[in-house]
Amino acid sequence: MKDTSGAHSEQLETTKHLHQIQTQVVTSGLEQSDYITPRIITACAQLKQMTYARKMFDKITDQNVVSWNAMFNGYAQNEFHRTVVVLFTQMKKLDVMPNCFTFPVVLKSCVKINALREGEELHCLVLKNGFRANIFVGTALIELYSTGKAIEAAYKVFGEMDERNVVVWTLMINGYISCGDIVSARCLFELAPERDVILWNTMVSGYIDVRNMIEARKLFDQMPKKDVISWNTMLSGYANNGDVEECKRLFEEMPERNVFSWNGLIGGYANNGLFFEVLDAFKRMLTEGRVFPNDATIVTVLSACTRLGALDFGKWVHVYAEYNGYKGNVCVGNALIDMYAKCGIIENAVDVFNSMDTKDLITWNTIISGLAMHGRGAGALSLFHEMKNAGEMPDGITFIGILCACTHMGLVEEGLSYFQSMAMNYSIVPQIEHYGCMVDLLARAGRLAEAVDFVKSMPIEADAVIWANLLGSCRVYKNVELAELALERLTELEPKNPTNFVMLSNIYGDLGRWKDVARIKVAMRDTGFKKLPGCSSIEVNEVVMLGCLSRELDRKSIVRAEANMIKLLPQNNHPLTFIVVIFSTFASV
DNA sequence: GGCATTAAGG
Repeated sequence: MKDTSGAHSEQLETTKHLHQIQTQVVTSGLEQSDYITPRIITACAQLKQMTYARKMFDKITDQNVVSWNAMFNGYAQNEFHRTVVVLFTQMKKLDVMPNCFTFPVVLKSCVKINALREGEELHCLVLKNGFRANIFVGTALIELYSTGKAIEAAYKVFGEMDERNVVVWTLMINGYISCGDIVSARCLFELAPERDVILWNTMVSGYIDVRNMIEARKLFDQMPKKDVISWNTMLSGYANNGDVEECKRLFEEMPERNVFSWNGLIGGYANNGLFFEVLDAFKRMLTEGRVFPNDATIVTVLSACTRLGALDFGKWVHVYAEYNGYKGNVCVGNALIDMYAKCGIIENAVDVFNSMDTKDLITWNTIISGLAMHGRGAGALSLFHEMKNAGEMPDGITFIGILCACTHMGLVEEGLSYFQSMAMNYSIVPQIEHYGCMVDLLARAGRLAEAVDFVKSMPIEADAVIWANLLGSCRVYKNVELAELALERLTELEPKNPTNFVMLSNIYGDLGRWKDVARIKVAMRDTGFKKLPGCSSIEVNEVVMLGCLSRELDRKSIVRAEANMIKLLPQNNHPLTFIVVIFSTFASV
């Protein structure tokens, strides 16, 4: 908070200075100066004052190419890439000749907005105006074609270049990597006349992308010189390929660590479900105090809190984040909304949502599904309309939240109509998840026969999740015939999952059909797989507890829960620390 | 000018 407002007043100060300079420029008659104007535009851009820059620019009667370039650069710096491309069209209309600085920046903006066609037009202009030999222009063209999946065109530009430096080689190799063609990438890598550390890192990262950790490691070990990015690339490579041990080892081994190293380790734990370790590593980071967390760290830690139900820790991170100026960060805000919603404090989630100045699609999706999950369907639906008024286009995930809201409120007809509007009004093709929501909507409202009809009419084959949910509703509404049908499908789809048998067995049990219960137990034994007790954790009085969703309590779970609690709160002497909460079978469903 | 981390769903 402090930092943000500090930066804000600083900016006001600078803007004031800019106005003073501007006044002087006007009074001294230098307004039309080819030398001064581009410099002022650049200054505005750095202050994120592009509207002001535009005003200045529009006042000039005869803009030269340098001023145009300053405008392109300014818009590009402030991420207004679409504007760059549009502005370039205007420049062409005015017959101003682009120079060698114009093409790279405009081409880069084309890359950013995926405007391959506009980029191709620029390529024609490059050839017409004789900038083909310029290495910066060539570089930008290679980038354009390799990100636009036109790798042959990129290679053509590469092949026709008079001189190629290591940057050009890197981009070309990276182009092959992003097309998934690691073999061609490697061939070029071997042919490159010069290999610096960035090129090596690119190649290592390419192997990691295709999950070839062996080859990545071989190259990593061969590198003549490693920088912190080389270590971080390898480290997060292991983390994302499930090898947490190796990731940890590299982390301890590396000569120098920055925030990416910590985020790699923390993210590695998070991706592999080791959420307690996420919190541990974060604490260690703060204790060591050499490297400060950034927004990515905060987001990952918050999502670990979410998964653990560690509300108090999450609250602490919230305070930490605000105190350190992450308040304006959209990702942090989104992670906070999700954390509060999933940890049961929907009011706090709503507060965070309302306090956010900038919201994105994920912000809306998170709060909508948060409200829906809390049974506040009406709130979810009204935010959906607010979202559209704010100009945010819903996507498939928005509709999952919406359909979930309808399900919780029993609004079957509304749900059906939202489902239809997806494709009709938003051109979103429903995915299996959406069909799943619809089956749920009907089934939970007790309209089981319609739910089954819906499954039969779906253009996609129903998956195990759909049948399992249907089976769940069959228990609620005591519909044995449909339950048997659902189990039949489920055993085809996932014959090894004992949970499904347990569900049907429970249904028989509810109806007192003990012979059938016994039959199912035998069938289940025949699969050879035993159902593990489901576990979840919840934080009570600053203690994260592990709850078992099963009446059977296995010793391993208790030991694991205790170990995790000690790790999480080593200084905690609270008597509740060692209590394991056992929910009865369906207490939390 | 080229290489690394983050948030949402049945």
